[in-house]
Amino acid sequence: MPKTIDTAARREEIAEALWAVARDRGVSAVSVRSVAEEAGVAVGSLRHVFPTRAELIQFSAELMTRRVEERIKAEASRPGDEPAESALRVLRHLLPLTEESRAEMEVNLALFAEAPANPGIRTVRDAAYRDLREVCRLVVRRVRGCTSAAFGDGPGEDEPEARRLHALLDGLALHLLADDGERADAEVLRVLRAEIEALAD
Amino acid sequence: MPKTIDTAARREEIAEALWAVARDRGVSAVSVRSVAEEAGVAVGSLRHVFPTRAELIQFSAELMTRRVEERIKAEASRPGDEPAESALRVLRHLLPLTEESRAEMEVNLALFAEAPANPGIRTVRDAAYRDLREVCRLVVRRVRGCTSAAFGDGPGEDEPEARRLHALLDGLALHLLADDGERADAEVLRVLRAEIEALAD
DNA sequence: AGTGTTGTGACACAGTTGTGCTAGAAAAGT
DNA sequence: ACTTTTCTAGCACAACTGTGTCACAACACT
Repeated sequence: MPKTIDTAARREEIAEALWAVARDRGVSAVSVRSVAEEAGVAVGSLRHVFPTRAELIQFSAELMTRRVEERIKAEASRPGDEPAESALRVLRHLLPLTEESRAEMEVNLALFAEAPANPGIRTVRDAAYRDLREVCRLVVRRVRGCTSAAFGDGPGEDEPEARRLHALLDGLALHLLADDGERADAEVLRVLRAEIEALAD
Repeated sequence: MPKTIDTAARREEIAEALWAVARDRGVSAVSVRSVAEEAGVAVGSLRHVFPTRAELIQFSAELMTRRVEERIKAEASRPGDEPAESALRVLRHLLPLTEESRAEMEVNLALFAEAPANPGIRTVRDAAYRDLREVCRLVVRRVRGCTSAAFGDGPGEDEPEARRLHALLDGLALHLLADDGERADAEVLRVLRAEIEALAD
């Protein structure tokens, strides 16, 4: 048997190269060639792992949401101190507050925007949407003391609050992209903190 | 003097063609040629009015925000009945609830996402951001009874509430793009109504 | 009717795009 | 050492991109 590379790892490297291209030169600059160059591989090698452009794009989008999800899950499963504080710590990870997560968010938005035209992206987006809503549900229940329906993951009676938190979160994230600077960061965090405190009644 | 066409009108027609292309085939399908064909004019004619692609894109973005702004202004200047009801009526116009405004929002988002790479779009986006924030400020003051600082348009003490309303609004709009259907529409409106009522204390 | 400006449409050109194809390099098995 | 399969790297092609150029049609004026 011949030489074998770690296909999964290679795919992730290339996906990260795609993010870099999208971040630095805009989504419209994402092409098989530009991504391959950024990743430091030949186009042929890239196409060995992603036979077609659509697969490349879709995988990159999937990986992005998966990374965010892992980050959230890791933070959420930490030993819970005060619920409100813990909630804020979790939700912070969904805001573009660092240079890295800012770039991430920009790519995320760009892919999101491309969804109407790309069915593959669309399913990724929809899954991410549902997952984030679920995170919001959990946070809402946790903050509200909430022994209610302890593990019914379905859309319980906290649904309006979850929807609201979800929307607020995405809205704040969006605004941090347009309105950068430390002042905006601080104000956004204040709004988020207030929302969580209001949730606890 | 030779034949003269209504340049302004022609530009708007072409911009609308751009929206249609972006909506139906995605932003990546927007090219001088595709837009010209959609508008039913020759590339040369298009380029007579938009010498370069960048100008075409930028104008289309500007026109979009201008249209929304006009719609809002028209609604806001209607004789004010109950403040809360009036506020809801105004803010509805910022949500993609109709097929038309949904397409509008999709294009808006796509252009928004392209901003990091395109300085021209960026200034349009920033202006739209500021304007919408101002609308939110006015709504907040109006709903809160609010004789306070009657015409200070600066960021008064209601700033956190305005920022929050603004974020919530954009978040809800974003979600309506991913989560269509009448149920989502109704729930989003409920969340918005609740926010306005909470604002009035 | 003539004239000069404005709008139109076509062509060309250099660059980029995605993808098909193929020849060779690399390495794990015998 | 040989074979076999994976991987790499490049070429080629047709389609598309933005833009420069230019001849011509259309029309408002004198």
